Amino acid sequence: MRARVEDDAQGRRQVYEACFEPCAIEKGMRIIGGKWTGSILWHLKDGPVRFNDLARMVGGASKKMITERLRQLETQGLVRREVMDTAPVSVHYEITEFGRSALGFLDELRKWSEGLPQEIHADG
Amino acid sequence: MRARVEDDAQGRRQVYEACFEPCAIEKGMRIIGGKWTGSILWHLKDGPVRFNDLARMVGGASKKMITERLRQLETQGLVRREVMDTAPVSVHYEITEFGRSALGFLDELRKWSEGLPQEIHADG
DNA sequence: CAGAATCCAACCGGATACTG
DNA sequence: CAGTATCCGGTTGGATTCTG
Repeated sequence: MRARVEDDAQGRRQVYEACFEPCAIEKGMRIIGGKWTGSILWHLKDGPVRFNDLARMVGGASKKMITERLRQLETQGLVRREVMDTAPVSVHYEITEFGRSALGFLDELRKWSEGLPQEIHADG
Repeated sequence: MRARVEDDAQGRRQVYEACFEPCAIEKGMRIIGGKWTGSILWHLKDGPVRFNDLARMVGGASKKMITERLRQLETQGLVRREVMDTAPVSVHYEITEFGRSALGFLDELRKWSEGLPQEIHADG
């Protein structure tokens, strides 16, 4: 993970990194860093949650967003979708073991975020 | 952090969370979860880096993006900008102590991301 | 070198309405 | 309940050009 430093044909110093293209940080962020994604996963940690409950828990995200992020998490194997055949239909979303493996750093993020001074905002 | 469950006036069950509005996870993500932000911060962990070097290290981000994210990180106090009066001018970006407090989480993310199977992609 | 400025297509995501 | 469908304005962010 150390930087690679070399000089080009014109003798100018060039600095490269061992993490080409989407570096690990960036790659990870693209998976759980998206809007609502981390939050959704986090709210599943205590057990299965129904769609509308989840929407309320996340709070602020539209149903459209919740659905899209859940579908993404599902195809990535972080979340499992289970349809109970009741009437009216009930759908449970459950975090998988794999999804659970992300809870560690999400908790780190939570702790860091909660310790933040008020004057820090997402925008500038 | 437990969910609050109550029934509304019509007797329908409502589930709320102790994390109203931008919950901690979401808030944190909006600060370091943005495109390139985490990556930039990460690449400053070993010491000050010059603008163009940083751009190369992050790799893939345009100068415009690097600049915008750096300005954001600067006003949030995660990064310090230092102009050396040399000719041509040289600008160093350095992570602050506060910025360093986020490295724990970023490192956890990195480890998680590196252990990811190939078939997991940011898109679906 | 370290940006600032401009342009603009693509995507994002909220609002709303509708469905089985 | 658990979504889907459609509309559409706002934001994003890459490409390009220019500057002290």
